[in-house]
Amino acid sequence: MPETKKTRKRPGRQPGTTLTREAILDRALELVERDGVAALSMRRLGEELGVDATAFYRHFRDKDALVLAAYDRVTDELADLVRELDPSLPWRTRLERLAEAGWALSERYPAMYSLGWARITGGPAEREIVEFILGTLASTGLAADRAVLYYRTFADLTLSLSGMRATVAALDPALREKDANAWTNIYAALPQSEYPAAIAHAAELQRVTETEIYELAIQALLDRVEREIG
Amino acid sequence: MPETKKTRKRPGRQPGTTLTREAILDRALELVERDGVAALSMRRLGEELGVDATAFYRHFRDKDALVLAAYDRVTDELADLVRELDPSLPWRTRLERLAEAGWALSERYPAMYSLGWARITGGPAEREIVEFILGTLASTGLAADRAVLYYRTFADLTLSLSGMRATVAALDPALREKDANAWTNIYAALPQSEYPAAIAHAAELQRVTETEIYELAIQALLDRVEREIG
DNA sequence: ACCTGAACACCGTTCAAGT
DNA sequence: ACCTGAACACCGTTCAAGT
Repeated sequence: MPETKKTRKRPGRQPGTTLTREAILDRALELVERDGVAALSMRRLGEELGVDATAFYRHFRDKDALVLAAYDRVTDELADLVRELDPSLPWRTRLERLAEAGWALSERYPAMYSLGWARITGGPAEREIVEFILGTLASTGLAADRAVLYYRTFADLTLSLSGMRATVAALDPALREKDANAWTNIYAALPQSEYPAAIAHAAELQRVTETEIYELAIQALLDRVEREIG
Repeated sequence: MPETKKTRKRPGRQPGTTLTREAILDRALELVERDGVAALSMRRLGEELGVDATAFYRHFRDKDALVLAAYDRVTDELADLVRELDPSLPWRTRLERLAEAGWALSERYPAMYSLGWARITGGPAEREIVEFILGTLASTGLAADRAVLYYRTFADLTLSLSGMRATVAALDPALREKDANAWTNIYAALPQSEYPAAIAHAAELQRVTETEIYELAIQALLDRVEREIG
């Protein structure tokens, strides 16, 4: 029986496909911000780059390593700011600028930020930012234990508040709406007698912005540092 | 041809399986804290309760609704504390107690907390806590817009810092180790000339605890409220 | 050295079929 | 009214087979 010439399986490397780490990370970042966290799958990323989903395992140990590397790329932008900051600025101004830039970053890359903010990449960008904050606080004359405590509090505060914002922003549209409605429904259907404070402040509650909250928290912390320096 | 009596498919409700909302949530909470966030799948939960994975769709719209309901159950414990708090305590003490209890909750249910902290459930427990914080701040004589701003900042701060801790605690053991090693490697392999501040504070950095950080952030905010009250 | 594609062990969810 | 089980459209990851 003559072998009918069916289209044979031909696994193997195709010509013209040269994957680089940089190209993968660029596309991953673009994909996740465009189509959301759930869209960042190996198969979708493979379609995007014209390769099989399993090709990435030659460049990253697993998906987590890929995501962390992409997040580190985002953090690079913060490290750039740190490098360019005028060293003659007062310590408080320097930290305020950093906090502001971190917030802006979480607004520019909500999806990626929501995936990485609670993780430690150990990358060079991260190290530079640690050195900057610690160096700035130490320059005020703060004792080592206090400088370290304020550094960690500043870092955790900025990361977690930006992270919260990014996480909410990166939620599936359907879930975001669900949560938004929950707020509206709370203040619409509240029994007056049981929730007097919530009712009395309903109008003001609608006006508060996330940015105000972030700034207040940072200022409260920096005030405390300033008072301790004396 | 006589039909051989093979074991026939017999879909349908089995006797003795009566699923309740409460039983589902109890088991979901137990499962997720015991085996981790990744273990909370409809199929695993089905095995746990001796029912098919699809049975839950008669009780919850989708998995997100199930998770949110389980998270609301955790929040109930905070509402209990709020209800039992002595109303004659100073406003600052009341808020400190709440902050402390929220932190403890994120330690007791890290997995569930990590799934819910950034979400708004709109449940009764949540409403009670909102009313408590807002009422406490308003009782200090703060203007409505300031009371609301401080309420939101207090809520976001406690939620996001506890959420960060819970998220890290609920990370896959393999990832947690990876991140922990990242820290160690940073301070072990740092070139002395480029990272003087990090090197100088390496010993102190190992000593800071998450709880200290949380308390400092809360105190900084409450100090600011106190100064504004005058 | 690097990529393919089948395969494995999973997911959430829908829906007709049962009791 | 409520549950089952097949089915669908997905996942991350491994590994032998290709170039």
